[in-house]
Amino acid sequence: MPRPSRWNEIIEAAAEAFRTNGYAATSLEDIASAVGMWKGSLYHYIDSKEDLLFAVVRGPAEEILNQLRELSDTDLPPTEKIRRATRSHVQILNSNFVYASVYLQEIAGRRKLPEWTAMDREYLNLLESIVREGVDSGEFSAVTNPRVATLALIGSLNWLTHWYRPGGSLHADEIADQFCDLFLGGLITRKTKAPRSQTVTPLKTTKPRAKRTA
Amino acid sequence: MPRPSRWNEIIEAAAEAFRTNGYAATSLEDIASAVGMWKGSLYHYIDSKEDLLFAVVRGPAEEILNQLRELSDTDLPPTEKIRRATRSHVQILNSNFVYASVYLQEIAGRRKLPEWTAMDREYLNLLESIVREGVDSGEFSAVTNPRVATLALIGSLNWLTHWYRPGGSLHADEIADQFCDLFLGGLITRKTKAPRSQTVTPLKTTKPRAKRTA
DNA sequence: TGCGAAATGAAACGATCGTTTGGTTATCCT
DNA sequence: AGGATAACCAAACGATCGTTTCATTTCGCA
Repeated sequence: MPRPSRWNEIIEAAAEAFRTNGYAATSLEDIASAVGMWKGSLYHYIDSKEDLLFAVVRGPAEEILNQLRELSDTDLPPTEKIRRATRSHVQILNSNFVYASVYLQEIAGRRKLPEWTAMDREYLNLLESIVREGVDSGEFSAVTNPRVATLALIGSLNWLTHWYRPGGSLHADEIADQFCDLFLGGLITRKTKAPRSQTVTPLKTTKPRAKRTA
Repeated sequence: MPRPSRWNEIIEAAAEAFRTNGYAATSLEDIASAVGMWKGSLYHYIDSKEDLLFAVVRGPAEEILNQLRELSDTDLPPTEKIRRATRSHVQILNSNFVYASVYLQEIAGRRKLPEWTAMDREYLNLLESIVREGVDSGEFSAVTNPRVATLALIGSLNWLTHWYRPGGSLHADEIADQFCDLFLGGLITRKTKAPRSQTVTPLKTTKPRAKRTA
């Protein structure tokens, strides 16, 4: 029976523990016992506890940013860009749920390491640029500050880690579309319909996890 | 010179430390040295470290819920209820910024203590009821799942702790109105205007902090 | 003024944590 | 087969943490 790479087991155990108890409240013994080894043996794979945190978090953080970069390079109409960016964000949150939750709880906000804040800022700026495109083309209303609108959307998306669970009754794509309908069309009833998206041509699909050889 | 209550100093120092470093990563010595005393002396005011966390967090948590309870009892139109609830949420986040940030980072999500989850659920349900009122009256479109729309709004509001800072260039009320315009009217340009709010008759105003006598 | 309680100082304790060390077993390659 | 290296065991260390204990100072008030 070919056992999967031990490194993946360690990262998954670390991610699960970090998400439920938080990084600081998780001991290396928690992680070690979850994978069935002594805490000292973890140091055959890592140099410090923080290595585990960064390894957990790096994959989805880079993936979500890269997908938005690719999308920004297209010349789809802003409405469609917003819809695809939202779908991409939700899908990565869905398929990397534990890892992404750890990122949002432990990296975004607290630790001010320049590497991560630069990624956060670039993501925000790319999304805001899409909103600005829509305002400039007249497609979006100009009453709302583009940066505030962007931060509102990001907040809604990232708050998913507080209530969404993969495999629940609501599919990831449904939630993404609901968010889009809300942000694009608003709550209030209108006669002129907000354009709903048709069949989706996915930009790319990427796969769960990272690698490592000690 | 009449020194303010020592208990307030302790809570404020604890809140500031919890917010920047997180609860688990904050030591009692951090807090003690911030107020100029020995960590053991803190136990004249508390029974355990967790007491500090709950004391920091209880005030705004109860206040934000109570304000939404009062608002729900009125019979304002749903649009105006949403606007006032949003303003109230942002204002409490603004005037109790550090305390509320600690709540969102340390209580909501992690700790599953029934007391707090009950408050979270009630807040969510009250806000969702307002959205449902709007859908039932035809004021709001029925295309968006009310619960999803409510969670989207709450997510935008609570994400404020990640980027808003009291005293910054954007006033709290401006942000609240921007959020409302966005959630009610949507991004997409429309001919029929979303109703903007007039002068506000405040429901109540409450004051910063709690008390305690050891 | 003096007394009792509140407030703080100062030190210590036991537990736990991240990390190190040195040895033992398993696995892979030629 | 055998040697190198990866993988893991087992124990220990030093630091730090939350908490306790007891002594000392400060303060309100009769």
